[in-house]
Formats: sequence, C-alpha cells, structure tokens
Amino acid sequence: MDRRDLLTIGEVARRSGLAPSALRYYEARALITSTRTAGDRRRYQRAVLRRVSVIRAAQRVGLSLDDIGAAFTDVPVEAAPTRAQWARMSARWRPVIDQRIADLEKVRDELDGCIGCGCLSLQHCRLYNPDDVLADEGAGSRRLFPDDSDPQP
Amino acid sequence: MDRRDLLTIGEVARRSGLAPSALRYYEARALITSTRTAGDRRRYQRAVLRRVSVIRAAQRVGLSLDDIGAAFTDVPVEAAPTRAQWARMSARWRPVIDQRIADLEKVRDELDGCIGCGCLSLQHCRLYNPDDVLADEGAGSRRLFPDDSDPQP
DNA sequence: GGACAACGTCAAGTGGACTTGAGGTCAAGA
DNA sequence: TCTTGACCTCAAGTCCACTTGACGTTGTCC
Repeated sequence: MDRRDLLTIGEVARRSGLAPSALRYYEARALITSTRTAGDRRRYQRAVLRRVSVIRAAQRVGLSLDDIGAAFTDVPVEAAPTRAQWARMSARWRPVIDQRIADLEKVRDELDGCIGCGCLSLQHCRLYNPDDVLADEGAGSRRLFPDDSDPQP
Repeated sequence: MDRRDLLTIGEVARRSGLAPSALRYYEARALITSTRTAGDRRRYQRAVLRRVSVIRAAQRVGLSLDDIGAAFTDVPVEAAPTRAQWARMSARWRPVIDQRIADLEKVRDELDGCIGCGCLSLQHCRLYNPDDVLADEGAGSRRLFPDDSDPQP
C-alpha cells in the first residue's frame, strides 16, 4: 500500500505483455480495478499483475471473461487473494483444466490411433465414425463449463 | 462413390452435430466440398463426416479455421485421405497438441503450486511473479502455431 | 395440384475480446 | 512557457466463426 508501489497503466502493460487498451477493457468489465491520481490517471497495485496473469492463464484454458469474472467472485479485486480464496478459485478451475487436458489427450490419441491401427479401413476408429464421437461430445459444445444438456439417453 | 452414399446437408448436420449454416460456411471457406444435384442441392460424400470431425477436433485444440485449412493442404477435399496423408496431417498437429497440453499442465501446476507452497508470500511463485511468466509466454501470443516474434532480448 | 419441409442464395446481424481514432488533459523537462 | 509523451474518455471499428432473415426453389406426399 506504499505509494511507491503503485504502477501506471503503462508499467502494467509492459510487465504483463498486454496493451493498455486491454487493461482498460478488463477494468471496464470489472476484472481488475485501479485507484486514480488527482489528475485522474490510473494507478494499479502490484497485485494486479498477478491477477492479469491469472486471467491470461484462464483464457489459455479456454474460459471466457465472463467465466473468469464468475470464478473471481470470491477473490478481492483490490488486494492479493488470501490463501483460502486462492485455494477456492484454484479448486474451481482444477476440474475444468483437467477436463480440457483430457479432451486434448483424446484428440491426440485419436489422431495417433488412426495412424497406428490402420483403421482408415473404416471400422473401429472413433474419428472415422464421428457420429458417435460427436454424439458423445454434445452437439454444440462451445461452452467449457459443462452445463452440458446432452442430447441422448 | 455410390449415389446411395451421398448425404444431404441435413443428414450431415444431424450426424455431425453442426448446423447446416455452419456446413455452408465451411464450404464457403473451402474446408469441405459437395457436389450438387440437378436441382442445385448439396450432396456430400461420407468422407465429409470424418473431415468435419477433424475440423472440430482441431478447433478444440485451439486452431483457427485458417490454420486448419492450412493443415489440410495435403489432404484431398473430395475423398477420404490416404494413410500417408493422414499421417502427415497428424504429425503436423501432434506438436501443437502436445504444446497445448503442456501449457495447460503448467497452468494447473502453477495453480496447485500456489496453494501448496505458500508462495502467496510473494517470493518464488511464477504466477506471483507474472512478469517472467509472461515474458516467457510471449507478449501477444494469441496465435497457436508459433511464429513467435518475441519482443525483447 | 396444393401443402410443406428441406433446401438454395445473399446480406446483414451477433458476441466475444479487444483495438483504433478523435479530441482533450496532465506532468516533467529544456 | 512550451513541448512531449503518457494518459484520459467515448464511440466506433475489427476479426472470427458463425447465425438469422428475407425471399425464392425443389421435391415428395396426400
């Protein structure tokens, strides 16, 4: 909370690798916050670096900013999260990440399997019989947090 | 190549889980092709099911349709790919998938690590020192196939 | 032959995540 | 004091991957 420790938007941008406009955008979406100087310039606490890092990480996992905002509900916008808060958030993301990794591994194995097993002959390969695959996968599964209304018995 | 084996857009849509509009869109982007009946209706070969399955899989991995189109350059649009073509495509995607999985595992471990190691005290955690993390990651790494022009020495 | 669903095209709209541009302000240095 | 660069707001624009809507055609069944 030392004044020395407050960062300008330019500093945060440089250190996080994001454009200032992106930071303003995140702030407009209430994913981060800043205080203002007398002259109305933004000043960020160091904790914001961690927060944007988490945001980017979550995006890599495939979460939308809405999802991320939701996952942040517990986590204070102002300061660094406590260990308990962090643990809760982490626990919430964990299954999503695991699921995502499992999905990718499946894709990889299907790709490999199609080489190794000679299934281009059309019989056993899940990729070659994509009806089933996609039936499993759910018709329009764009969303990541599975509220998954699956289509079939 | 039996006439019996040609599918309507509705059939492909039902079996693939995609909307007909999406299939037309893919066709406009030359990711799939169809023949036409005398009355100008699309008819798809069965192989298209496999192809859209691959497209969806690639999207799950995070590839854009442009990327996917590029990866398909070898693969015939009309018929099922040969084993060699499939192998080439698969080999091309393999590292991307592996990288993506590695990324996610890193995110997961960082998340976990932050709980376990008590690093909220700010010293050792990579997430807590996101400058480094993001410097590693590359400033604006939206693209997946890394042509990665990283920003600094 | 009339109804109806499934299909066709084309233009425009949507949502997410930002970026860009115009026009103005702030603050430090020459 | 003047300049310069970093910053401000707000509206509009962009890109991607589709979807929606308007309007016309095809073909099958009663």
